[in-house]
Amino acid sequence: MSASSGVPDGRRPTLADVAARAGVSTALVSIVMREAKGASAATRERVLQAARDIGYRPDARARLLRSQRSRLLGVQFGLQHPFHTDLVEGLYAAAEPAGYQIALSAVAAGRGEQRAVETLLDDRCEALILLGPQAPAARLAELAGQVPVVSVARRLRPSIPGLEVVRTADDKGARQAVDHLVELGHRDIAHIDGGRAPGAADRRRGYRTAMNRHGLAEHIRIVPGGLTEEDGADAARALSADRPRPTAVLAFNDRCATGVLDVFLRCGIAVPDDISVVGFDDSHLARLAHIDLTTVGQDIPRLAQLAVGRAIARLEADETADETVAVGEQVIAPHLVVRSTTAPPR
Amino acid sequence: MSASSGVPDGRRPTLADVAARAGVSTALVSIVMREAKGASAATRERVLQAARDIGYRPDARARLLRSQRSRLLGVQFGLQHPFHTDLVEGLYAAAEPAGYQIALSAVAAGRGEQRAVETLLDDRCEALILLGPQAPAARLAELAGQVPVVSVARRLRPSIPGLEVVRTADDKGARQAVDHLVELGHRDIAHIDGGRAPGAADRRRGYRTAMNRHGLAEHIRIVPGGLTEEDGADAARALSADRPRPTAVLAFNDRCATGVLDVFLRCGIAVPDDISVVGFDDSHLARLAHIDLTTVGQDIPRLAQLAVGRAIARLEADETADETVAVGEQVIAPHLVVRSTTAPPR
DNA sequence: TCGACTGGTGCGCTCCGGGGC
DNA sequence: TGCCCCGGAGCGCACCAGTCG
Repeated sequence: MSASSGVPDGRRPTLADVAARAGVSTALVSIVMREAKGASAATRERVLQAARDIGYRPDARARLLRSQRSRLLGVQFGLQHPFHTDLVEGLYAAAEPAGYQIALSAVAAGRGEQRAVETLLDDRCEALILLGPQAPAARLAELAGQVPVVSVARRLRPSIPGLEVVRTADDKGARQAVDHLVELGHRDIAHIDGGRAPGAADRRRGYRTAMNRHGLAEHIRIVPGGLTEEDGADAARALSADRPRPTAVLAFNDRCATGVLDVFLRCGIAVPDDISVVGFDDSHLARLAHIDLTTVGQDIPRLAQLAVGRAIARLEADETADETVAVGEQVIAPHLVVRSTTAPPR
Repeated sequence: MSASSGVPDGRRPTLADVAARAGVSTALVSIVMREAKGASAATRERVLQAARDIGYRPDARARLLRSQRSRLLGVQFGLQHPFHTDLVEGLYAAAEPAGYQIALSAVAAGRGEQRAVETLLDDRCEALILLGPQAPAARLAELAGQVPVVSVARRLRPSIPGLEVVRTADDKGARQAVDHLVELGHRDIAHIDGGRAPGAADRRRGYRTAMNRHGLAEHIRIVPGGLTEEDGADAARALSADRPRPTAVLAFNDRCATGVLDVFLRCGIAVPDDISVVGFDDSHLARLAHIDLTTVGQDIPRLAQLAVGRAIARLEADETADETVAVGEQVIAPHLVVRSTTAPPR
């Protein structure tokens, strides 16, 4: 058998095993393991040594079961979204120093948001951080009734109790993109939108507003898209057949923009000479030098930091029965990152 | 407060709450919730209704604490590795139908493998599935002494007890790549290696063997690389200054190859006209039409399926004290995927 | 009085032994 | 003899109320 250490049978060592070996009570071992006060330095060392000897590890589940707080933040994210994995990295960085743990639950092919959230809840996460959730607002409101929920990168009515929103000013981002393109001399600027994806409505609106403001109302052209490369590719195929063809395209996000680049490349439409392309997110993807996408950057570390901060604030507020911390919504400014997929029209 | 349902105070409903409401014992509710036999259809419905009424959800942690089995598979993966996220998708698909849960733990900036594994162990995972682990073999052996460990995509001595290996025949993959390039007419083929990364040694060896077999021993050129885009970029910069410049490059993996493509692009070295590039993995990245990388494909669904299968086999074997299931190593054949980054030299 | 330590209880659940029709 | 159902013990731990110098 693969029992390596300490306890006779294959069992995993427990507090009691350590206690027996150190010749103290389980309560004392608990004190030592939690680094609580109430043990002398000498005993502390003796207990620690005994724990090391038999390879003891506290059982996180039992620990959480007993202590009312779990200090666990459940995170739902899209496995294949570079923007999400970038965010997750930031969430870890923000949560662990604050003494909170992150429980990940991925949304992937064959594993929807419903299932992702359920496993998080079953694991007794104290709060949920949802990255770009697509569930109906009603469902999120229902969730928020059970546990504090932070929605990242999706706008929602801030009035929903228990629900915090951390997001980028998507409309402003779209406006920045349009401004940049207009400044380069473009007038015929199309937008490939994200449909019902989080942020899509605001980006669409920002695009419209900016176009109007530049007196380009008659050039407004919104092509149905989505958040994957495939969606971008479909839209690009439609666009490339259009006459007149736009001289610039603002895609819903970086993945979508990548799909657009692909199709143009294959059609012999040069970027940025024949057409300029702008993405959204500034995820790892956009930074790949081979793609080198001009894009609207979201401040990912900041979003992550705020998301964790809001979740924790919520929890500590619940603890003190103090509801005044309700902020509801944090909106972060985006910033345009100019790379090589935009240029003046010719 | 945000208590939405059922139980008076903010508490999360428990078995006892459901039992009280349905007028039965907690034991019976447990039976119903587990879908075990021992309850009449009528009571079952009544209990279920009560559970729905108060919004009851079983506490996974308490459940696992009590039942000796946790049916939890801990997965360590690299957040930013497309190959890993692809694998994770496959792991979910393989585990859930088999009645096992997946607990994810990411390796990211500021969060090393050690930490990733520790949280998995603390959560009482029954087995560990490590994607491309970089830890020393001794450390993995130690881990395998505590719990069944499956190493995916990293070769290890199969004789380590408790350790299963599921991997691609990396040497064969490298050979396929070289064969392809030679067939196209290349002779001066360089290899950007992965250093100490999982699989790197085998790919390097496969490359060497293939070159020798084709009588190209004097053209063997191994450039230090790594598994990120940055590593690839560094190597490409070195290569592009070399005289004579190779006419083809086999990169350690897709990410590395992407970095190579970037640098060549910026240097005005045309791919595949001036130089051919081959990646490894066939992750999402390689399939992006804009990258459209010729690459050595790993059979990701198969690897995932096998990893889960081996872990489970291990567990069920431990259960019956039957050690004959020890297989140790499963090696899967790779297959070349030809896309647009390879062509005859000119 | 205070620091060092312990016994006992219960977190939410599973499961065994047993009882009633 | 079934099938339904219940009481109660205990998983590994945290934490309270104590006891002892």
